[in-house]
Amino acid sequence: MTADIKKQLELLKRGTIEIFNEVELAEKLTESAGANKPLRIKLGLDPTSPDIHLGHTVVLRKMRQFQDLGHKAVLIIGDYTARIGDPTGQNTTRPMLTSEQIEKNAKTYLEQAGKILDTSAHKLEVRHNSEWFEKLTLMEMIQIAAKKTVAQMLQRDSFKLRLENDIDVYTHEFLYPLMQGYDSVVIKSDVELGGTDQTFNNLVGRDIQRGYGQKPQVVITMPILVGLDGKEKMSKSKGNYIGVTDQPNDMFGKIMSISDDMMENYFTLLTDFAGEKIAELVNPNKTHPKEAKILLGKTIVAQFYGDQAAQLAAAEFDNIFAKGQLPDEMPEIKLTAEPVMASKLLMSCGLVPSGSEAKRMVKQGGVSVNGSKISDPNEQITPKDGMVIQVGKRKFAKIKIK
RNA sequence: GGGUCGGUGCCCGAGAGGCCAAAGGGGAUGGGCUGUAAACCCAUUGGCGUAAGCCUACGUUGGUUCGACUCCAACCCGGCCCA
Repeated sequence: MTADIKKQLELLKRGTIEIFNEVELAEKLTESAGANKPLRIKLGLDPTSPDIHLGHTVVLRKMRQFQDLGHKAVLIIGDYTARIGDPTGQNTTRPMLTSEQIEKNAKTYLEQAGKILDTSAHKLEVRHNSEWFEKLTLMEMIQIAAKKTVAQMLQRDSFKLRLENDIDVYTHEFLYPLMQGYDSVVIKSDVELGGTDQTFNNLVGRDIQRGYGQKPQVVITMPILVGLDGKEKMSKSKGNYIGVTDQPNDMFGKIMSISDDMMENYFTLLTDFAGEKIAELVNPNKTHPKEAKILLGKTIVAQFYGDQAAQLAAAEFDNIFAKGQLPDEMPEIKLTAEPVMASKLLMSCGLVPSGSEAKRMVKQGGVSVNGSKISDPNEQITPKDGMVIQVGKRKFAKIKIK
């Protein structure tokens, strides 16, 4: 192995959980370099939700590294699979999507993924799996299914656990891994990326590829990013996520709210800092945790909005939360100068969802008007131009008389 | 198909005719402490109403009752056991 390949390998290993397997990856890299032929790096996207968050970017960033090393990203939009429903069978609320919705989601998804990936034509290929699955015959599907045994399928934890706990496993669920594996065959993937939750599916791809006489893909799994709550994986439905379209101030604020012990994880998975540097940053004896977190926030915001926006977001944060000042911008609410009850006022400003909630907030001392707390929800307030209403620490509204 | 158990607020879960907007926990939110970190402490956690109070809610639809989350019937959905 040449020194260059060694270096590449080291970079690519960073932040991964497992590589199946490293020797094959080194071979593929060497071959690719020798033949001057880019590797095809596969990533399957689930177009059931239009927004992507930092959790998705962990894998996308790994993909970007491959691109930067000259390889080709092949994104597969699972439009066919998405139409069937939820593969885990656990999420019963997930609605079946129409092809229009899927297409719309896929489009937004790609736009957002473009913030991480290199989208130039020779570095990125986007495919929809309906392209081949719509034409697939039952006989062909059976042949695919014949590549794996039931016992092999049952190795998958989520199947095994559900069987043990008498939770339904539907027959069609066996088809998903097979179909994903067939995707790899069609696009001739060299490497497939995915979260650890996809390990099984992606490994099935290796077997299916072998069954079709292809050299099996290398499977690289990335950690699942923990959400803001520090417990569960980052996901939209849990509300513990940072969206890539979140505004700089929000994004920064959310990062500041993560707990200290999550910083190392976020630094490793979401930034390019070297390992030693990160070790220094997360060591409270060397760096004040708050300073480290500010750096983390700035770095991440800068990835999406540039350095200047990141600086501004950090400054704004400092103003509001450290110095207790007002934000530069807040929603402006047009009202007439008629006196209204405080609870009604909060409603009109959109600061609370209901009158009862407004009363609660006032009683709990969470509401201030022009900086001074109010204590009576029934107090009459006459709106004035420029009057600032604050609820809790982060909800503001400014009144404009019409 | 038969038997059996169950479906309660954001989630889990207690309640078994009035004292139930429904214990307890989790989560969330507000306040305190801080670095909008964690931990911790206090409080709040259906809607409307200044208030007294009213309305809506315990799978669905009907019924019994002065009164039903609690009893009855049918139906829908789920678990388990048997076939």
